[in-house]
Amino acid sequence: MSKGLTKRSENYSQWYNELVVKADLAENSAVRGCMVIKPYGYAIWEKMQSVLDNMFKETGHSNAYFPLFIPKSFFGKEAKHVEGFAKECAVVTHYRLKNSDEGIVVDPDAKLEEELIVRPTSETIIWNTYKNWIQSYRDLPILVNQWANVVRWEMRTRFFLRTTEFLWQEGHTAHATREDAVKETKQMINVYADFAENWMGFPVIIGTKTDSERFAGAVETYAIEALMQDGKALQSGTSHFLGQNFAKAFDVKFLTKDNKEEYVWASSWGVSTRLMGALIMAHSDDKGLILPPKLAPTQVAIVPIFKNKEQLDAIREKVDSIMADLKAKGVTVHFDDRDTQRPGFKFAEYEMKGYPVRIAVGPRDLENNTFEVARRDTLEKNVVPADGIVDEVISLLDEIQNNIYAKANERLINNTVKIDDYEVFKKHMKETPGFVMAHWDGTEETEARIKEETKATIRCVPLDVEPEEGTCMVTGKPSKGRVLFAKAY
RNA sequence: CGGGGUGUAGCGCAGCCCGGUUAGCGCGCCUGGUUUGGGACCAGGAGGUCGGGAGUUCGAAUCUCCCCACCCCGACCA
Repeated sequence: MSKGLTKRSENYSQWYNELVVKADLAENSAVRGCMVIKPYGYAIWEKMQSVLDNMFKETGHSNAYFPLFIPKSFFGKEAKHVEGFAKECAVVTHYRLKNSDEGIVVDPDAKLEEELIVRPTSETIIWNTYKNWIQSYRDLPILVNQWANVVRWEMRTRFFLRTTEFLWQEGHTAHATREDAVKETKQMINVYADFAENWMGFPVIIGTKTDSERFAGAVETYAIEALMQDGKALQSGTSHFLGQNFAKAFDVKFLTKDNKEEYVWASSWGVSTRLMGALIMAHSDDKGLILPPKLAPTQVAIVPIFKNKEQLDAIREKVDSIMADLKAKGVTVHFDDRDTQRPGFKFAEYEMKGYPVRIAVGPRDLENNTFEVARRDTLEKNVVPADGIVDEVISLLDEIQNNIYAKANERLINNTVKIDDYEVFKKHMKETPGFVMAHWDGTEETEARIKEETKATIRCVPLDVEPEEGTCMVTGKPSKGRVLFAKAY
C-alpha cells in the first residue's frame, strides 16, 4: 500500500478524502454522513474559531446559545424558509425507548405532541426569542453570534464540505432600520473575506447571490466564493440581509422614538467547518496539507536526530533556549523527542500534517553550530547558522504565509477569464476549470438553462467589478455587468 | 430516490467465473536484534462469525434466493 497520496491528477475527490484521513483530520463516524473530527483537525478548527470569534467581538458582537431543537410549527412561519429547508430536516418524534421481544424499540406511547426539528439553522428559534427581547428602539441593535452544530440531511456527503452534522457559527442581528441591517450584512461578508485572505491565505470574490441561489428567507445574500485547485468554486461564507421577513413571521415589532410601531430589520451570517475543506483544498499538495502559518496549530516542528540518550540530551540542551525564545515571540513549537519513530518517518508525518516549518538537529549540526530548516510550502531545505535562528524562523513563517496567498491569488487570476460567446463558454466549461466572467440577462430561465447545459452556476454577482454594458451571452438581451460563473462544490 | 459498484484480519486487497486440504497477500500491530541526516531491515509472532439469513450439495468465501450496510455518479446543498 502506498504511504503517500493518490496523485491529484488521477482523482481529485479520492485525493481529498485520503488527505483528510491520512493527515489525521477526520474519519467517518458510525452515523451515515457524519464525521468524527480528530484532535489534529479540531485543533485547526479551534484556531480558526478563536480568530473569527475575536473578529466578531471587535465588531461589537456577543456570543449566546439557543436550543438544538426547534418546534416544527416555527418553521411554517416563514414561507420561503420552510420551503428551503423542509427537504433536509432530522425530526424528533418520540422521547423514549422500551424493551420488547424485538429488542429495544421506540415506545409508541412516547410520541411527542409536536415534533421537534434538529436545527438546520437557527433563524426561527432565535426570532421567536427576539420577540421577547425587543420592545423599543432602545433594545436595538441586538448583535449576537452562536457557535453550534447543525444538521442537514443531505443525500451525498463529503468530509468537511458537506456532512450531515457540521459545526459553524451563525450571527443573528436585529436592527431598527434597513440601513443598519444592510450595513451589518455587508460588514460581516467583509469580515469573512478578510479572514479568508489574511488568515486562510486565499483570495475570494465577494458578491450577491441570484434569486435561485439566495438563502431561503433572505432579501439579499452576500457570499464569498473561493477557487479550489481543481478549478471548482467553493462558497466559503454567507451573510444575509433578511429584511423584515423574520420579524413579520414572528411578529417582532418595536416602538420608534416618535412612538410608531415598526417591524425589526435583520441579518444573519455564518461560516462552517466547510472552511476546513476550503483550507485543505486551496493549498495542499501530493505530500499532504500545507497550512498557512497563522492557522497552523503548531508552526514549527523540531526533529532531533540521535542514536542514544547522550546525543538527545545534547540536542535538547541546544534547542531549549531557542524554543523558549520562539514561544516568547508567539511562535508555537513542538520538540519531537519520540524514540519510537525514525527521523524519516517524522519528516513525512509533519509534511502530511502541514507544519509550516521543520527544523532538524543532529550531531553534525551540534558540531557545526547549525540547524537544518525546511519549509513546507516549497519543500526547500537550508542549513543555517544557529545564531539568529529565531529571527530567521519568524521571518520565514511570514514569508510562507505570503507565499501561500500569492500562489492562490495567482491561480485565481490565471483561471478567471471573460467570455462573451455561449458556444465558447460551453466548450470552456467542459475543458477548462475555473471562473468565467460573462454577461447574463438577469433571468432565472437563462440561469437554469446554463446550469442544465454546462453544470456551471452563477456563483455570485461580484460587487467590486466595474459596471459594463453588454449583452447576455445566451439570449443577447441587455446586461448591466458581468457575473461570476463556475462549477461548484 | 434513479443508475453503477463493493462487502474476506485494524486498513487496502486477491481468491469466487470453474465448489474440494489448515482461506492467502501487502500495510499496520507485537517480540528480539541490527539500525537512526527522508516513510528502515532481518527473524519470529498475534490477529478471521469470509456483511446477515435461508437454500442447493457428501462438502459453500465460491452456486441460488432474500435482507442489510457502505461507496461512486446523478438530483439537493453551506
